[in-house]
Amino acid sequence: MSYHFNEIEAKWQKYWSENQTFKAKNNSDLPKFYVLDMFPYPSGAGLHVGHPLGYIASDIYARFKRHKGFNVLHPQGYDSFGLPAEQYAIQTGQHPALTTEDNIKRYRQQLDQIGFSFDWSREVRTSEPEYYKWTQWIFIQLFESWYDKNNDKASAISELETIFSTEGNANINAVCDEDINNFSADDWNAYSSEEKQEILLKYRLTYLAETEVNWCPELGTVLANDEIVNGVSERGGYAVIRKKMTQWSMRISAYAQRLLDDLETIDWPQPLKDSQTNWIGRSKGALVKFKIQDSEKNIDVFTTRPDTIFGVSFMTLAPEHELVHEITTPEQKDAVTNYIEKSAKRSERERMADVKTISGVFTGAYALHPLSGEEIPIWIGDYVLAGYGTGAVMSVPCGDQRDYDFAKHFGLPIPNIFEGKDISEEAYSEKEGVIIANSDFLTGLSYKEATQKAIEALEAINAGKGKINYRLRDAVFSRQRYWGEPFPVYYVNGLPQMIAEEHLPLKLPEVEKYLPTEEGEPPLGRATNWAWDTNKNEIVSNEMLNQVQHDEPNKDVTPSGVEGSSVKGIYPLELNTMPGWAGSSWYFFRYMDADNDEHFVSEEAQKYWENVDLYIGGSEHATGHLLYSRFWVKFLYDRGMVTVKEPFKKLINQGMILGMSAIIRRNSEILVKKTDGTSEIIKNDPPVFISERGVEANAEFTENGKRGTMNLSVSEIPLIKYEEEKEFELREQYENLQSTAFKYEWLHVDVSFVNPATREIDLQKLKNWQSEFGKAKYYLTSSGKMYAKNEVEKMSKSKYNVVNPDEICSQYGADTLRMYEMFLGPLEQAKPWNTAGITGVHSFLKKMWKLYHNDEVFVVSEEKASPDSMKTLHKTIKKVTEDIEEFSFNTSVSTFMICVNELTVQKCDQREVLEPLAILIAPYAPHIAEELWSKLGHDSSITTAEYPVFEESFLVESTKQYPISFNGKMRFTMELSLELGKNEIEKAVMADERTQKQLEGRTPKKVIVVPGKIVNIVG
RNA sequence: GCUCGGAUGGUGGAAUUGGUAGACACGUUGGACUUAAAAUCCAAUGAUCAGCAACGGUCGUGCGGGUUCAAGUCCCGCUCCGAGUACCA
Repeated sequence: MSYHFNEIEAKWQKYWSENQTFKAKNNSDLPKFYVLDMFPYPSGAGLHVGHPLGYIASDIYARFKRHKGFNVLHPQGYDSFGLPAEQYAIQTGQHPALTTEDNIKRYRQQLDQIGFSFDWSREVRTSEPEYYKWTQWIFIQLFESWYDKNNDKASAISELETIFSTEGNANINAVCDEDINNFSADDWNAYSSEEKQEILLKYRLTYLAETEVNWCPELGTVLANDEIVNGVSERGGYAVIRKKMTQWSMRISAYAQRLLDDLETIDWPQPLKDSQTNWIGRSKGALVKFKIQDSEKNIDVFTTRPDTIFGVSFMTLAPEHELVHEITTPEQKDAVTNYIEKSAKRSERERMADVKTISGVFTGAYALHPLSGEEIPIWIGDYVLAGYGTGAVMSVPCGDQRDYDFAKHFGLPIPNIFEGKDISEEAYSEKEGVIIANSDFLTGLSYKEATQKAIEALEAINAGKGKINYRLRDAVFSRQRYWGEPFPVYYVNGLPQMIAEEHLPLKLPEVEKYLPTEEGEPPLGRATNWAWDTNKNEIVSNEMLNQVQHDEPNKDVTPSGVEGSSVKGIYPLELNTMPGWAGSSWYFFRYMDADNDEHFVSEEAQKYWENVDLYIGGSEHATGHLLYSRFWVKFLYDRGMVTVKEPFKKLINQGMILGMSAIIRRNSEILVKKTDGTSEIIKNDPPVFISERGVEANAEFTENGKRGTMNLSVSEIPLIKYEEEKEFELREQYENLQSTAFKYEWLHVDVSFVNPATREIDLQKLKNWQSEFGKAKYYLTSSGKMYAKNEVEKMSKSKYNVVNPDEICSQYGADTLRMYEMFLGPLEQAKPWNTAGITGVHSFLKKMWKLYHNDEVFVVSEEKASPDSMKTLHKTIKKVTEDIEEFSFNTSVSTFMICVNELTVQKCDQREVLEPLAILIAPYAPHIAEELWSKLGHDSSITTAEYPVFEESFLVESTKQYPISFNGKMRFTMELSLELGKNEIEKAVMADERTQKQLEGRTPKKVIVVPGKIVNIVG
């Protein structure tokens, strides 16, 4: 009976599904274990071989834990809101929900065929109203909370109101907006309800605020940084300006320190912790207040070097700084306004890229040095970022290279305040080993002492204080998109009100197009039914908005607006939707209790499962999902909604599986410069494709394991040939042509057209493939061939390099795929996909199958196994168990191979060995293991079979092959009893004739004997 | 620039944490079976020198030093590659 993997795999997949083998119970006497994968975004391209890598690893672990007697929760779901479905909807008009549904079906089918042990009864989809109801609910909880710095936790906003009404805000120590004035209880009580709401909004953990965004007026939309090229929109080339827009934000900055501190409590890879640490970017320094001359106003700056305060020779503000207009003198007004306009036109990215150009302008105003009282000119410069610190710096040119460059450029003074340091060429920015000079009372002090003294001095005159600053900014939570969670928010007189919990979910409305409106509103602005009726508590038609008169609607609104709002009417709903990370920031709780429609997770279920014990996913989420999730969990913990402070106890990053893509060069534009100074762009239509070969004269390649070189003569360089011919042609056309410049671009083509060894393209297939390639002209090598460039990169539909697991499953089976993906190399490492070694893994499984069969018939003997076989088995148990616990799956696959090879040689057919072996391999190759298990006479699944226990006694050896080395070089081995002591070993070794031969009569200087390990003779 | 990670045969990768470098697999070569192919099995396979023979010699883990009886592994100084991040005051 040979190994019919297709039948076996289909049979057991059906069995698992029918028997709900992997359904987890929410109560059990067994200890719990929660294994989770980062849930996928169901893209149209389907699952490629890179996706399952992490899933296979976590599945092995989950199955291992079941054998070890744990109640395992191993769920899966879909992060189903997102941009690709929306883009597709814009192009085709198809509703994203339908596309998403189709994609999910395909994903599920692909996942099922790999044999994962997911508990599908707990599946979640972030785009389902039953799910996003709770995302909206959490949003409301954030809105209903503020951050109390005294207790260092989030608290209910109602508490804050109580405090305000009894003692004002004098004693409040909160993380909040900066522009809050002090008020007393009487003030508060006298405020109108609208004023109260405005104030409270500045304290809430999710709040509306003006945020600077990249706005494209022509397209009527906000653009992300990467959608802007050279200051214009990538699509259409329209101007992009930085603009302030009102957006929902999350006050994640309140949690900066806790997010940093608690990294120590979780078992995550160090690089990932490092990148979160850098992202949070804590820096210690001081806030210093500079008085503006002839003004009541101050400029606050943040500095990490208060010790250099006497080195300040000017100040620089970000162009967006709020005081700029106010302080600018009339003479400088034009220059300043000009500069601000110019810098507003530059995108943030452009500004960052262009670090070398120094620009700035003097405001005409002066500040007063808080300690010396000197006049300090105030400049603006775009090297100062509005978003970091206070958007203003005290410039110390001798100690900071940027300040130094700025000072040099504009001829500002560069006073030296460092003892014995040369600053004639560049700033001296080292902190250690400096002695401060020319600095009044700081002179002669070290960096450390001076820093402390300076802060004390500033605090004494109320001109500054020690401060810790974080790079982490509050997260913008609004997106001008359709396919996302609607905010449960309506507006009364411009102030946001929450829809009460019992009326959730607020379902996404239908729209006729998924584009922004002509007025520049987000797609939800197109919805005709998108107004909230507070009488009926339901969505009504927008038309109703105009029909209902609101008589002083703000008058009686309760501050929070959630419960008992007495203002009844029809109000507009929020038009933005939530970002992609909303739904993924809490989904791990939902799996614990996926069908609960009373709570986002029940208290019992959460207390039982706590949090995720093992989380596997890509490191690209280091500063996104993994940070936001931690933030939300901490918030939920503060408000008593969950009992854990962290979502994921242990995290493993699986490396990406890369694909080989083929790219070819084409020329579509030529810039023609003419002698009269004008120029013209010629469009090459159809474009011309130029073979890549010939750039290097000798190209190395590997073919069937053999290396070779390919020699190409210069005459074969098609690029030069093309340019020469084309230029000749153009000279005939243009009499006044001066020079030509060819613009090339690289295009991805289907990898299956390219011979991986020679990189030669099958030109006929290419031409038949897409109309563009059919119409194009080709410049081939002199041998008439077209070559592509190979590149190893991320698998993606647009690069035509996606390898689906489906073919592998049908050709070799899921068990082979699972083991092969593990065998490829260490889990964390990125590696290119290649199927070269897959036959090795497949024949291993066939070989293992044969161990249990004799001439096509299943045979196991009940006799006692040989000591050799028992030793092989127990060696394997030991190694595989250790490997799983260390997530070293590639080496455990090798161990299985060694084990089967040895047992085959031993002709082992005893149940005593073969039954435990089936359990050992079950996590890796569950289908074949189930089949063998049932043939071994078991009528239930192998899933919960007890994991074999390693027994040292089978491995005990009496002798060892000692390596005998001379001066550290191993010359031969000797079999010696392990019972021998040092001296006896030395005696035996010295007595051996081979030793004497090596020594050639010399007497060894020293003999090192490490019993059980090695003998080294030094001579 | 800064932070982190890496470099081992023709290839993917092992190496008990300082103790026989190259496990396991692919590929390649030779052989067996077969009319033939596929499949399967057996043997060889780091480079190099020598040779009738072998438990032969030399070199060998990116480069240069060092510590040690012993270094892929530890220390110092580089080179190259990859990832993240960046005018962060």
